[in-house]
Order: sequence, then C-alpha cells, then structure tokens
Amino acid sequence: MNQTNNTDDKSLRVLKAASRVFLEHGFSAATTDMIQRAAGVSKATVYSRYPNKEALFAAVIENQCSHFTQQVQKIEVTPGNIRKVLLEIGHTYLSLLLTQEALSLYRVVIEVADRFPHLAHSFYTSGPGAMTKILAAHLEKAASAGEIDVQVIGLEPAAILFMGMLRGEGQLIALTHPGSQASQVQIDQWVNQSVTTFLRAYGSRVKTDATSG
Amino acid sequence: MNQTNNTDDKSLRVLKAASRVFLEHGFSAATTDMIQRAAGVSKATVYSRYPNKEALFAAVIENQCSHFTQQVQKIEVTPGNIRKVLLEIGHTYLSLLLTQEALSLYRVVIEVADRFPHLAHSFYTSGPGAMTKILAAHLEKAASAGEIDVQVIGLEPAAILFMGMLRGEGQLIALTHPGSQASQVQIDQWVNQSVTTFLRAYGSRVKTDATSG
DNA sequence: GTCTATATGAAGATAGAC
DNA sequence: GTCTATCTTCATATAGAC
Repeated sequence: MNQTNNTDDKSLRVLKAASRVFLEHGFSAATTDMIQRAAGVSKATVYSRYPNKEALFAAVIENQCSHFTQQVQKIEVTPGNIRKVLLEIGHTYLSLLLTQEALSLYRVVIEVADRFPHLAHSFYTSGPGAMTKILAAHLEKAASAGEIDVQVIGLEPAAILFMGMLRGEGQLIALTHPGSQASQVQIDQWVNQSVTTFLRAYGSRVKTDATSG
Repeated sequence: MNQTNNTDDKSLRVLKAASRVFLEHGFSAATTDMIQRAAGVSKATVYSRYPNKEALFAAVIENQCSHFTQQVQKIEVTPGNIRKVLLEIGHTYLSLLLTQEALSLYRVVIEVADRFPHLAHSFYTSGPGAMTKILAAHLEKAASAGEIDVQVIGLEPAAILFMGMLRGEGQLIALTHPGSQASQVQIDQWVNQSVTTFLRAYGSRVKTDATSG
C-alpha cells in the first residue's frame, strides 16, 4: 500500500503540492523549491511535467477554478417557497466562499490578474458568474409563481444585487483579517439579513403558501 | 526652479515612486531596483530613508490608506431626501472605489494580508469601515425624519448591505478584468439599482418630496 | 525517468569614493 | 548625503550521473 513512490502519480503529487504552495503564498512569493519539497520530489521532476513556473501556476488555478465550479453547480435546493430557496442557496454559497481555499484562490487570482488575465476571467466565470445564472433561474421560477416581482430591474441585476449583499461584509472581513474564521451563526446572520432585505424589496405581499401547489 | 535635485524632497520622491511601483506590481513582484529607478535616485538613497523593503512598503500603504480615508471623509452630500443622499454618496463612493489607485491598493493589501495583518486592518478601517459609519449616520437622520425604517435589521447592518450591493459586481469585474474601466453610465446604473432596492426594502411609503426644496 | 549538483541571473542590501 | 560598484543570497532552470 505504499503509494508514495512507485507509480506515476508524481504528476498528481506535484500538482497538489503546487496548489497548496501557490494558494498559501501567492504566485510571486512562492518558490519552486517550496513546491518541490512539499511534493517530495526533485526539482527536475517538477520541470519534466511543466515547462516553467507560469505553466504550473496556470494548471493549478485552472484546476482550482473547475473544482470551484463543480461545488457551485452542485448547489441544489429542496423545492419550496422563495424565502427558503434563497436562505439555502445563500447559506451554501457564502459558506463555500468563506472557506480558506476559496479565499486563497480569490486572493491569488486577484494578485496576478494583470499577468494572467485569462485566469482571472476564468475565475469570474467559474464562480460568481455561474452562481448568478443559477440564482437568476431560481428567481425566474419564483417570479412565474408570483412570489416575487423583479420587473423593475430585471432577473440578472436582482441576482447580482443579492449576491453583493451576501458576499459584501463577510468576504471583506475574511480577506483583511487573515486567520479569522466566520462562525456559522455569523454566516446565518448575514444570509438572513440579505434575504430579508431582498424580499422586502421584491417579495409579493400575498403569501403564497396556502392553496397553490 | 529645478526641484529635481537640490532640496531634501528626495524622501518624497522615493515615497511617491515606491507607491507607484508597489501599487502596480504588488509587494513580492516589485523590486527595489524599480523603485530606485522610478525615483531617479540611487539604491543607497532609498536605504538611507527606509531600513528595508518591508518598511518602505508599510510606509506606502499607510500613506495610501490615510489618503483614502481623507477622500472618504470628504464625501459630503447636499441636504435633501434620502434617495438623493444615497444616490450622491453611492455615486461618489463607487466612483472612488473603481479608480485604478483604489483597486490597486485593494489588490496589494489583500495580497500581503498574511504578512502585514496590521496594514490589512488599517485598510479595512480606513475604507469600508469609515464609509459604513458615515452612511449609518445619514441613515439615522433619515430614520428620524421618517423617511426610512430599518428597525428590522439595524442601522449598521443596513448600511453594510447597501454598500455590499454598491460594490459587489463593479469591484469584482474591475478586479478580474484588468485594464477595463467602468463607464459613468454603468456606475450610475449600479448605484440606481442599489438605491432602488434599498428603498423598496426600507423606504417609507409616504413620498416626502412635495414641500421640501 | 529521477535525482544531485550546478549554471545563470537577479534581488536585497552594503562598502567605500566623492 | 549621494552615488557607483559590489557582496551575498537565493530562485529559476538545466546538465549529467544513475
């Protein structure tokens, strides 16, 4: 069962080690020495898999982005009224966003957006972009059901504003207070406030829980 | 009137050059060579003013933060109903936030938050923290005047949610799409949507625009 | 394919002339 | 105080042994 030495999983070990190092230190501050050591292989092995530091970094970020997209796409809500849907999506998304992995990914992508614009775009599309579309779809259903009315601004802008409230303070605090970890009750509070505000603005007055199936 | 050589303004030249270099490249990717060249002085001159790269960086960020605070504190609104106040504050603050300087400062502070936690805290307090307090004060006045009712969540949370909507998409797009510059109409649109949503949620039904000037 | 040892260049910091 | 020239360290990348 010794899987540290024999097979060709060294590529995987390199990628995983690189992920940890880049996400922790950023691109410029990370060194190939750290990666090599963390992977338990030699420098030559790293360079046999990836031509240089940039390519390895790109592989890491692309991998992380697709991982993040999967997490977002996986968000499924139990059918119910729009308040429950928003609470559930909000809680899941904000919790995901405030993990150390997601925060580190955000930090690193922002750091190098100038030098790797393609990765930055990819990050935007994989994360907030994907989430916006999912949320907009739910809002559309709720609008059809008469639970909300967002005609004043439109579905996508409404989704975007909701996500802005959701992320806002929590993400900013997490980024500027490294090491801190938001508690579940703090997260719930942000989610509740966002949902409350959104539904006060766009929820229908009519309660739709009695007869309509 | 040759002010490039004679006086003791070299300290200032170093600081300004360091600001430009650090804000453009970040901490790790910036080199003291770049700074020295940008300042038009020798490396020894730089090191006669600041003991090392870290100290110079700290001076730059602290300086930028206080500059940013001044900009925020300077935001004053012409008295009027709450909608006008929110539109004016929102427009000014978002425009400020989306300048290249503010975006770069954000980027760099986030990059090194782990290594310079004090600077990260300072940034949070100088920028979003200060703005939140200012906004909360305006909301309180509006609440006293009966224009809004935010008792459900409280003044500060209301201010925070508003700022979340305001920043949300614009800042994220700017950070992940370097070189792009949001247009004034785009900014106005985000501000309008945020204000509209906020007032639909917490504005009084009574219109207060008749008699007042 | 993998490792050890190393070439090469650059970055932070300083010594010594003026 | 300021500059030029340099020292030291370290990072990327490669060459050559196994």
